[in-house]
Amino acid sequence: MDWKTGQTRIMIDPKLLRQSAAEVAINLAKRGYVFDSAAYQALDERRKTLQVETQQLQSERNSSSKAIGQAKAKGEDIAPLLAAVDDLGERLAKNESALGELQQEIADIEYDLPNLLEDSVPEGRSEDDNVEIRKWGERTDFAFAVRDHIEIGESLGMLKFEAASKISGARFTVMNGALARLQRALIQFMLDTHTSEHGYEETYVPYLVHRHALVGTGQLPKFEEDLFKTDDETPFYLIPTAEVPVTNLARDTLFEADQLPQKFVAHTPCFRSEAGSYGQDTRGMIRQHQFEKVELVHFVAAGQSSAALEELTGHAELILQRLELAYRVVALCAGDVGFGSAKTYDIEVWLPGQEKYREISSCSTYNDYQARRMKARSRNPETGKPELIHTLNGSGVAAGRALIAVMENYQNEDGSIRVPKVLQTYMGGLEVIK
RNA sequence: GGAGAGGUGGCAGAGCGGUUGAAUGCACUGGUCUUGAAAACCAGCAAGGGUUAAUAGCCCUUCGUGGGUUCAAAUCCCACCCUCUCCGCCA
Repeated sequence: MDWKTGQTRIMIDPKLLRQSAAEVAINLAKRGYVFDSAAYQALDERRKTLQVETQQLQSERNSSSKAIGQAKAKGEDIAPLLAAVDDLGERLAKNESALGELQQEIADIEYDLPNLLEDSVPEGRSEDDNVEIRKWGERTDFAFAVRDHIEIGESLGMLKFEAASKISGARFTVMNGALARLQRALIQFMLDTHTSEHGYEETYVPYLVHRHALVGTGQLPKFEEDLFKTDDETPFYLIPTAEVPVTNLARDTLFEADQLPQKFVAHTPCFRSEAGSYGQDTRGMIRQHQFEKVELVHFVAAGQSSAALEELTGHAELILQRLELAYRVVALCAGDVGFGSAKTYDIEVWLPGQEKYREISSCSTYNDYQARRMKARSRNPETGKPELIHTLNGSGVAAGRALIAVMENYQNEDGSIRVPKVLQTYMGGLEVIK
């Protein structure tokens, strides 16, 4: 917290933290996060004392200065007044810097706090404890030996990992011809569906962002190692998801009540360093440094976010339904919910090549966590006072993984791929890729 | 890349060392007037923090961000970020 402005950059309501530190600790413990509420409160007590003292000195300085100004205006001798404030500045500076240090100490703790979980988040420590909410569609049944997307793509000559590694090393892909077009078709289909049927506004955003944008959405300061950045003096970061630029559209904004909700959809590439995921999904297109994604973002008034999360998740699901891909929706358990999220649904699509459901979308409500960091507010029509908005986002859906799902689920015995009905118009009427 | 101008309340826009947290206009809220509405007129109207039972008072902080000068900074100095104009280069 910045003591001068009182502005906090943490994600949990600072008042709640001070008044109900123990309750906060209980909530965070569900994630497996240990928050020493007693130590925090002790620090905060010291802060209060010091702050009152400092403000008292500031008040003295202000009234003295005012008196000097008035005396000067009347042409009186100000020398005795100046003498009276002689050491005030020094005492004040001392107090201010002590308070600043203490505030920094508190801020370091606050920065490290993940968001509060909603009550409906299931308990659990790892992804094994996630709870399946619903399933849709039949897993594809094959009368022949199933191939994974790598085999299918390489034998078609349209998916080239070696070519990519010559240029950029591991975790990149080169695609050609109908397969490259199929990914574009998926993206177009998703954008069209969300804009024309779900009321989203299509948005084009920068792929390079400044640091503060990432602090706003919560990737920073904690997850620096997951991101690519330039080595400029003021570096640009490559976006790990469109969530970052799109959500930051609400930064420093005070919405009028009738301007909400707002829904945006954007297609962007996403760049992730995938540090710490060595050995995971090293083959194929599942986990890349660069992938395409269509992202959905909602800005809603406080109190509307639970309904919005269900709505947003449904929008992502419809894409898979139209593509006739089997999937399931799981509620992430407390230990698996992301740092800034209050509640998350993952949508997992059936991949025959892996004989597994794999994540293709992650839909989260952040409640006021991101809004607090971004200073995104709306005017409460009843009180006339600004209050933090709620932000949500979800993939609708990840295009690279959707491409894998189509390749594997729509494969034929001869190695060709049928084009899903809803994509054929985007493929110039093509029905089979061979 | 070079040269200049600028960043002030929800918005527009004054102020350029001292009763300025900030003129004015728009928007918004309440009132007068009106059958109702509009117009006109009157009044109110920034945010965050501390203290507190309090959304009452009182106090602190905030004029892009961070430093500095000063008894005193929106106003002066430095750095950075951002915006605009012109020149160069370029898809």
